[in-house]
Amino acid sequence: MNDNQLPKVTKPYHHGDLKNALVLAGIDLLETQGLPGLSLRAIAAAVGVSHTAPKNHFGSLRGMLTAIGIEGFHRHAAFMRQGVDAASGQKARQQAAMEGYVRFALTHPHLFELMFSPLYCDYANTDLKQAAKASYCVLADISVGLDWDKADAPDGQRRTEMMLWSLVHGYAKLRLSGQFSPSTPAGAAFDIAEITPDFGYKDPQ
Amino acid sequence: MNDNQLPKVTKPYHHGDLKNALVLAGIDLLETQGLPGLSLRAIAAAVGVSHTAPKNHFGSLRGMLTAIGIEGFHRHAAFMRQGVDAASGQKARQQAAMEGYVRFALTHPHLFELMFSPLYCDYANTDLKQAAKASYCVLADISVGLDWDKADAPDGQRRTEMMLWSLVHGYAKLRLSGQFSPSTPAGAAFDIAEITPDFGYKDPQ
DNA sequence: CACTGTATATTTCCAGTGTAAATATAGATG
DNA sequence: CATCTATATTTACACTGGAAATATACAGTG
Repeated sequence: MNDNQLPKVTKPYHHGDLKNALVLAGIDLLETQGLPGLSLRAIAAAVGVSHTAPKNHFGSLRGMLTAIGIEGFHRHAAFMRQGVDAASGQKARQQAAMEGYVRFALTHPHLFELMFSPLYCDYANTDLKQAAKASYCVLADISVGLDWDKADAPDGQRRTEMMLWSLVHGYAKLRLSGQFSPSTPAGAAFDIAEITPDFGYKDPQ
Repeated sequence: MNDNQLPKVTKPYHHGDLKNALVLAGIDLLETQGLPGLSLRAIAAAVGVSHTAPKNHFGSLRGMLTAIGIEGFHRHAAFMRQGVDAASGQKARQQAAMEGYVRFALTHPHLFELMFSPLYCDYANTDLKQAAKASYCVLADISVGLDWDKADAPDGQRRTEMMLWSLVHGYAKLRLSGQFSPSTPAGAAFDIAEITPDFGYKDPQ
């Protein structure tokens, strides 16, 4: 988006790095036009190549969208991680992760929708699975030591992670689909913390 | 799907009740073919009318899908309500509602996906809002009296409802998008109760 | 019954989509 | 240089949702 303008240092292939350019253009289109405006032809046109060029790199529309979803997960994880790293203390880190999760969703609604829709993304894709797991791991990390009634089960740690993920994901999705609007003043800023139980920690730090 | 075969008692209009027939055919197609196979032309063909017939009743594809979503919410609410009515005691009723929510989603994944996707359903539609609210009310009902640390806030009741809804909805969505598969043995039956905190009740019954 | 109005449904056409197959291009390799 | 191969284009096709004009048949009125 910023280099290979005038210098034209190297142009290894016909375009250079079409694969990345297509993904970036796709995300750009997604953020501006929304999902309905995201077509292979529109993405190709934005980069300035023929409408069948994406197929060489992604195989199909689904492959292209999956690649966009992967990039989305990378950004999602990075965004959360950034907030977590800036916080100190278990409680603050937990809150930062959860708030980051929701804030990313609300800031990039279309990308978030694409990332979590099996209709667009191919969850059998290895890279996507790995990228999604990286996002999950941020939540998993901050859930270590969280204390509640199900934490002592044999699979307590997994339950804790799934509980937090479900809570935060459901909240984000329901807000995005406008389901909370009627019961909320009017698109008012409502924080995930306001509906998160105040869990204790087994080993307070 | 079952009557007006031989008797042909009355045929008030050209078709009789095309609007309902289209919705039912749409749901049928949705369950069998999934969302990608759900086109206006396919629905119309299933009923045996021209491909522009749906437009007279729903205006557009979005209108048609919204109507399907409304029917979905009706069934969703009825399914949950059925489980709640069969249970006795606050705890059992809570569990029945939440389990019903998830079970409906897992049993009708495509319909559930459509119901909660702003891409397909028009959430400005009055009937849809009302139908969605009916589903929400089932959760709201069973959340009355639930005791936790945020229940004493001025908007405690609303927080409780949103918390439960987020938890159950997120769990359903994440399961549907296959996100839990890697951390779960293998599509194993995992119950929402296993990640639901054991809340108390203010006024145990 | 005949006449008219109106809701319902069809026909025809169009711009747009994803995809497949054949072809062209240009860097890499010998 | 010649050849190979990854990259990109051209062309064609089946399919989609939607617009507009037309046909159909019921409802209401004389």
